Amino acid sequence: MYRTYRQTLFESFRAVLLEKFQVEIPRLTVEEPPTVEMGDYALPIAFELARTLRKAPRKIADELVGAIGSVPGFTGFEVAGAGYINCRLDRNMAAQALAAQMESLPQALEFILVEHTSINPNKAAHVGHLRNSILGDTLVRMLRAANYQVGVQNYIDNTGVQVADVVVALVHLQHMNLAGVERWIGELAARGERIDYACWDLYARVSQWYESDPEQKEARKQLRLDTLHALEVGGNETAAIAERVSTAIVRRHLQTMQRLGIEYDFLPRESEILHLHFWNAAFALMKEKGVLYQETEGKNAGCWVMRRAGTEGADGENPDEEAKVIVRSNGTVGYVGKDIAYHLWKFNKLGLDFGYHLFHIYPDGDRCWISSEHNDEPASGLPHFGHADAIYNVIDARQADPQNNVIEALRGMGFTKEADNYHHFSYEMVALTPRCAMELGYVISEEDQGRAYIEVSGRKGFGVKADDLIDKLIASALAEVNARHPDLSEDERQSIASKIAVGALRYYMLRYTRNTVIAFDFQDALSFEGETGPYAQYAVVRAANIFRKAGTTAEEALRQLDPIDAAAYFTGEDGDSLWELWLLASKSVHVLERCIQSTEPAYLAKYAFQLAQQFSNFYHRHHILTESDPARKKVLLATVAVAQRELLRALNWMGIEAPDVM
RNA sequence: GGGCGAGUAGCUCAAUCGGAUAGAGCACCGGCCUUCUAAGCCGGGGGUUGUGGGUUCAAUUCCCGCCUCGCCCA
Repeated sequence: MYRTYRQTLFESFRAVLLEKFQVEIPRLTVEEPPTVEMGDYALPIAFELARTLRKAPRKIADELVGAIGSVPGFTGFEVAGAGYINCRLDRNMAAQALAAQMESLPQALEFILVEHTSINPNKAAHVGHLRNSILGDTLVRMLRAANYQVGVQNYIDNTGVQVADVVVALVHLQHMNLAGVERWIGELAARGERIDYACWDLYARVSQWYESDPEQKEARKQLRLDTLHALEVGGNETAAIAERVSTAIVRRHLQTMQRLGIEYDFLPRESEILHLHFWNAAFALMKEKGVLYQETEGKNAGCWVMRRAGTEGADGENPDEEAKVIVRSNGTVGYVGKDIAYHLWKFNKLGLDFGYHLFHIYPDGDRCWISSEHNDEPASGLPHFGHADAIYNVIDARQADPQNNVIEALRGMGFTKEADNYHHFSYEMVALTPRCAMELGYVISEEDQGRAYIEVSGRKGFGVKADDLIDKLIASALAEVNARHPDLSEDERQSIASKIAVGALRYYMLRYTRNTVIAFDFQDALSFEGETGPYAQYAVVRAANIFRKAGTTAEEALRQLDPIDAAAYFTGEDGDSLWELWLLASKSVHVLERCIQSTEPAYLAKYAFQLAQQFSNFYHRHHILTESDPARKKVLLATVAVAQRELLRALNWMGIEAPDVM
């Protein structure tokens, strides 16, 4: 309701400003008064107009308040401080409206592609990947809640150097051929071991092996390049090994993410981008549009290059030494070139499509497709993803440069709208505190011990694996659940512990704003108290307990408010505090909209916490079941219902479920 | 060398397009379990927002210089 009344304010004040001062405002700055007694919205508009109108803010505010008349839903407007206009809602009317229906956003028409996770399929997922996936999945949930059509992609770099490294380890350190790899995978499965964990160690070993013998160093690097080349070309045993191993690891990543409620619609792979010749089409298009040219002199002679964003470019005499090399002089295409082709596909500008193969069906029936050189039988209902109106790429801040290169390439080709709707959803990395690293048994140098955090490194095998962390969270939650609810069945306790673990982890990853480096520490991540997911879940459970003991439901409690004039219960000091909870509960959709506009899910996390906190305060302040005034009891029960409903919505947008008991 | 980000309470973080008394959590101190679950609530201490200037009714927020740290690029 908060958002709806905010629009009403905007319309009313826009009309008055136009009529009285002949001023057109594009938007209305809306703030919150310091306390709820002072009002529900605060407008600093008089300050903003003071200069142009050459009048004291206080005087402008007085005139506006005098002219505004009555606004539906509002009981009054007051000038406060040096010129704020404080606006009061009709509390009973707003509460009735909130009880009667959930606020929602208007239907959107755009199709949005969100890409997240995109872990190299050569090792287990770690905490850094968790931040990516949780941010991405939350964005998806928020966009869907805002009525957008959303496709979720997880890009698989299955022909890259990281996969090549694991293949080198298997073939040259473990001396396996394809049959040997098949056997090895079977043995791992039989022992119940995770292949992504096994490859985590292999990857660290081979990275060390490249460097370990100075005499062999060149030969080993060459081996690595040859392996990479074999993967890119395909149709050989080396590529078959890579395909077998990387696909098994992708399945593991899907399982890990499914534990957190994260699903994908499509897994586009680099191998198809190569084999379906996306680059050739992009190359032709880029030459045609004039963003690529072949350098004839200087250090980049013979390369196909593109002007780098923010630079002058070639001046006609000297070569543009700052230009980005897209095709090297030996004819090989760099990462950015392939990425440009891929993004032309996303916006339906390439004229080519992937083949689609059904890869996985989730328990809820949702389908996950993977790219293929050939389509499945059309009877299975083939999807189509490459027609985005807007895209969000959830990629860490270190990749800002290459992302901007792709955006500028699109812009340079005249795809201005597409470039504008290309969002690099950037976030800072997850690092480990030195204490955490030492707890894990890593040797940390004196110098590193003095740092606030240490960057994780897959190459060094340095990091916290996602499944280990989830296991640890579940174990910790389960110990607590066992102590509190020994009467429940094993399955029930396990299910509760799992929800608490997911709540704790997802909240932890969302509570930091995107450009904050998270210094990961088990103590913080395993906390279930204070500003955490379980704190918010606990508030939901307490609300549920009240309805259970009262012998009613949240829905019924909301219906029971209708015949009551609640105005009397919203007056005085007690009434203010009650109203404050209603007001906060009414802001969920406004917060959702703000999160999407600013691509910042942390606001939602903060909101859910504040709502839970205010509910907990209310819970201690009012004992509902023993309330003797029947009308007041109904108002209190409706308060619980609204707070619980909006808290559940906010948690749901973050992918956090509340257990029935905890 | 260039680009991006950061510096706020003992610690970890917030602070909407520049707005009223800079807020939370953790930690610490003191209260509250015979009540709808204490994974909770109430109260307390704790700040020259890295630093020096500038812009204005108003600066943690915008501009310039400097210091420190991180990341990316050559």
